[in-house]
Amino acid sequence: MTQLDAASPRLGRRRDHSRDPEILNAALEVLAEEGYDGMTVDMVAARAKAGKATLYRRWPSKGELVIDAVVCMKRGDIDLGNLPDTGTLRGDLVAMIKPRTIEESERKLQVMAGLMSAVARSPELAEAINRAIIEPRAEVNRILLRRAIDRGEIAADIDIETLSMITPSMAAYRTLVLKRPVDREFLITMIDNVVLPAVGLRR
Amino acid sequence: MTQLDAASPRLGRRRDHSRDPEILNAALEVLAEEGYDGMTVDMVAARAKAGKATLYRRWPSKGELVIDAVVCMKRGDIDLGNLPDTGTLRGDLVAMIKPRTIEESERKLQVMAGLMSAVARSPELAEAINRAIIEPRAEVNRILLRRAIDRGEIAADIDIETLSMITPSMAAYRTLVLKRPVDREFLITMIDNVVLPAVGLRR
DNA sequence: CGTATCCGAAACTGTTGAGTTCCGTATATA
DNA sequence: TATATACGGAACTCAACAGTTTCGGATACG
Repeated sequence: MTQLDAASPRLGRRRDHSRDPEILNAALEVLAEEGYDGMTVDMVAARAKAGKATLYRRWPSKGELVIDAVVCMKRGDIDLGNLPDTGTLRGDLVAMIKPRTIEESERKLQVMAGLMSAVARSPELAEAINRAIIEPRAEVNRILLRRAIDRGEIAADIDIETLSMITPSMAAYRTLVLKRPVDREFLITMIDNVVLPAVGLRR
Repeated sequence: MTQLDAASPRLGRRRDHSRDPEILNAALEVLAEEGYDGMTVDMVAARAKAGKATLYRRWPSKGELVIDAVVCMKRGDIDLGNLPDTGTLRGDLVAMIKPRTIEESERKLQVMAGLMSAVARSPELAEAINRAIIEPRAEVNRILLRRAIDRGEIAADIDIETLSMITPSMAAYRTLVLKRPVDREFLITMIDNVVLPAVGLRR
């Protein structure tokens, strides 16, 4: 981006944003560990090995930095265009449980825990969290449930909207409130003891 | 309590704690509105029409005050010894939905949202929250499910532990994350579209 | 009525952290 | 090599807040 910016050649090198990822990632780490109010800009700068002034050259305030960090967290988690297709609902749901996904998901929930109290004061932040953390997980379940309906595996009148939120909410509750790990065993239990029975499979 | 404290008559009137409820209640209100870090001791004092010094005469720190407020929040919500007994699981679950209960429950969740980020730094607080907010709700459901098993309404091998947490987690998620109201309609949907199907009733 | 005690209010202290400024250095361009 | 720019780092300002102290007034008790 640096040398391609022909629009203003006079300014020598323009701000290149090349260190944004490190900084935003450092912000997420501190957020997960300390929460929004426990996080200081100095902590983020130190962890990213950047000067505090550098952060303020890019973001006007701590709040904007945090929102940007949450927004940029989306990627790396789930590829919506390449979901498993095993032929059964259970197969699809279980196939979504990968160590990589679990790890990423737990990290997101930790960040969310840290942001919880700040959310009340910033609708913008609430929106960013919903878009980056909540919605993607529910969307996957919606798609898998819809496919199961299409192939006639489950009844067409089940409540997709509600059922697609069971796993995300139970996982959030488990991390935020119960402080217990969202591991493979937990997720399998949710699938076999709640979701599948609720759509009429098994039992 | 004042005049009954015969153990130390020499001290004139002892500290009587008569204003504790107002103060603790003010603390809960501010917590729900501002969160732990947004709450200042001055705010609590002002709302309780008390002097800040009075608060510090009773509690050694802001943290202790908050923990005490959460611990004393228990009462008023649910009477565990007097649960509805309608003869069916659905009847019992629906009978638990009372405006008073909903209101109290939503308030508790607001307080919890405000405490979320502070919880990470204080295991004592986490324990208090679990005892005062989380556990009571799950306990009710456990009892109702166990009774349904005893009367043969549902299978004996259902996962009580998991199923009793569905409504509390979905409610928490809805308040904390989705910022939508936990009303009667929502709770009925949870019962009819998730819990009952999952235990093998209906569908 | 005098005295002891607790109260609310307000002034005060010390610390922490957001946001700013400054400076010496590294780097890219020419 | 000379110049311009952004960088990391550190020192700074300023406001907010936890916790303390002080004081004048209310209230109970003898």
